[in-house]
Amino acid sequence: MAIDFRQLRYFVTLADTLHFGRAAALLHISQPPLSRQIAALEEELGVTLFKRSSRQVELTVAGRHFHQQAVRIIEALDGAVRSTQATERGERGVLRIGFTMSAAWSVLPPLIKAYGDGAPEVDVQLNEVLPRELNDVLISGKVDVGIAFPWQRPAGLEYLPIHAEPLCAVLPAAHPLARQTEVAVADLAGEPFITLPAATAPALHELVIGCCRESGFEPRIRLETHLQQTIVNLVAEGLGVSLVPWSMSKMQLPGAVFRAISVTRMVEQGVIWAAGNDNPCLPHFLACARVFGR
Amino acid sequence: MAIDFRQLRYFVTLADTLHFGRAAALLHISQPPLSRQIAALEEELGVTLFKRSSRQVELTVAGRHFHQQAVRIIEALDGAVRSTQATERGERGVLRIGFTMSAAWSVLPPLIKAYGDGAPEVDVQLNEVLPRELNDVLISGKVDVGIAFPWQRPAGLEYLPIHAEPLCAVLPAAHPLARQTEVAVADLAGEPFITLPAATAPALHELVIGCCRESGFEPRIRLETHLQQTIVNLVAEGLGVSLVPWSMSKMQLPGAVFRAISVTRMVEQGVIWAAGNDNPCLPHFLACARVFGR
DNA sequence: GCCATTGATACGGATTCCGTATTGATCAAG
DNA sequence: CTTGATCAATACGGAATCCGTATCAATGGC
Repeated sequence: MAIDFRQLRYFVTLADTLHFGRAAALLHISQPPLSRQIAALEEELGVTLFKRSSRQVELTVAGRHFHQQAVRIIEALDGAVRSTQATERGERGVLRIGFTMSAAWSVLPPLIKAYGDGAPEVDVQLNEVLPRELNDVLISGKVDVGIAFPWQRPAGLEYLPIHAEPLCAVLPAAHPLARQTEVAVADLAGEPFITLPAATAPALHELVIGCCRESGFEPRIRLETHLQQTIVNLVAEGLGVSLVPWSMSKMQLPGAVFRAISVTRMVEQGVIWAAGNDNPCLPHFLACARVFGR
Repeated sequence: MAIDFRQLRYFVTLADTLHFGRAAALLHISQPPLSRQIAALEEELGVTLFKRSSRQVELTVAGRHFHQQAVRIIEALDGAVRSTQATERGERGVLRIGFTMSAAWSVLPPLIKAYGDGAPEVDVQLNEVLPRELNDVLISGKVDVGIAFPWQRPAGLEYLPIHAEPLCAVLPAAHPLARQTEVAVADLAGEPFITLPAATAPALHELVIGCCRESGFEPRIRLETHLQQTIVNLVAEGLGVSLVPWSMSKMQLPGAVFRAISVTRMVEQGVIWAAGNDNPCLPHFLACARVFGR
């Protein structure tokens, strides 16, 4: 099949004008090549597309049908070119984001909104991952970019911090310490702690434990749960205390109060991506993150 | 835009094999032209489609997208070629048939079925027309072929008879003549007649009137109606008698009986078409009609 | 460090394709 | 009936394109 896009364009123009001379002028060629290309097209198709007399040209029934098809195909090519160029510019495509729950409570929503406003044609796929899984899914390419509190960044992964917030204490409302506006971490010694498991959220776990140790005590861990929301819920039920990122205070529960603590411990959120990731959507997303970080 | 179908096919093959040498072999060309065409395609698109090292080739994200599009476009061209060829062979398309009520009661159903079985892809559009309108809609091209009892065939219209049936009498069941198996037309003299208007069905009207006149009487026309079914209905109600094509006896009404008449008057049904009609579906339909006529 | 593999480049020959000029057919006007 | 105008098809020469052979350059395995 040696049919050429040029022949399709010639054919469509001729079918629209039904005049070899005028069609050739529209195509910026002379009339003989148009005659020849149309003849070649008919030859290759094995179908007579035009009924010609030396006085007038008209489409056959098959020609009318081929006209519709040719227009469709030319438009499909045009659309394919445009969308492919848009894909390379990162204006369309798929961007898979892996995020942790702590990110979901802080930077994720505004960052996604800022990016989505600037790249409305991109299909943003959000996948929650456990903090310890993030590096793996980035390296294996299951997601393009992660938003999390980073932990043990292996070679090949890039990192850009965009947000930091202090750790704060979350206490049952009825707890005596809840009357203070700021809590000394040392005063939490002996309190039952509710924490995230080290295996799932190593960075946050270590930050909390380290914070306690530097205040001179080893926290007594009463409960472990995978979700920070659950920590706050359990605190509200009076089952213990915890140290959580300040953004968790967005949870408004009658039984739980959030208090600043005596030492500043920052929980950092940033974007993490594989250096070799060639998703064209990524640069724009990183640019958004960079802007967002200031 | 000088993109060529050849470039699309080269691209798809390369995207499938990810190896210039093997792709070139599959395409029955040598490797250099493949490299050049791919480079030209990337140049025209302004998009890098492959990430090449001298050891391995892989698609970029934009290249994967263009691959899908290219496959779609190539398939669309292939489908367009096939369907255009089928259109010229008359295997698909639209065939508009204008038929009269008398045809609908006799030849239309089996003829449409025979044609439709042999050309299942053709969209057969059935339009009822009044007998006097048929020639006009054929000449103006509103329908491709007519099925009717022909009347005053003008130049440019072709005709092929396919069916003939005798005229018969339709009488109220209680009528004295209904006791006979055959009715002498002359015996109907004086009976109130129900006929089709001459203006709408000139051929049938003239056949009925002529039949009476040759039997020596001028029929007394009591009622005129556009539909033969209505004639039979009115006869069943005892409002009069009529002469109708034998196929009308398919109407089983308790109050009406059909009887052979003493003279043979044939009602002919045939197909009529404009000599210049170039609908490729027409020849096959006419062939069906010819077979059907025997 | 050598060699095999693989994609890109150089160059010559063949093909394709375009444009100018011309032909042939048809229709309208005198 | 003849002549001229119009329009698509054909003839032909020159230019551009494209392919294939040969070669180069880069990479990775042994």
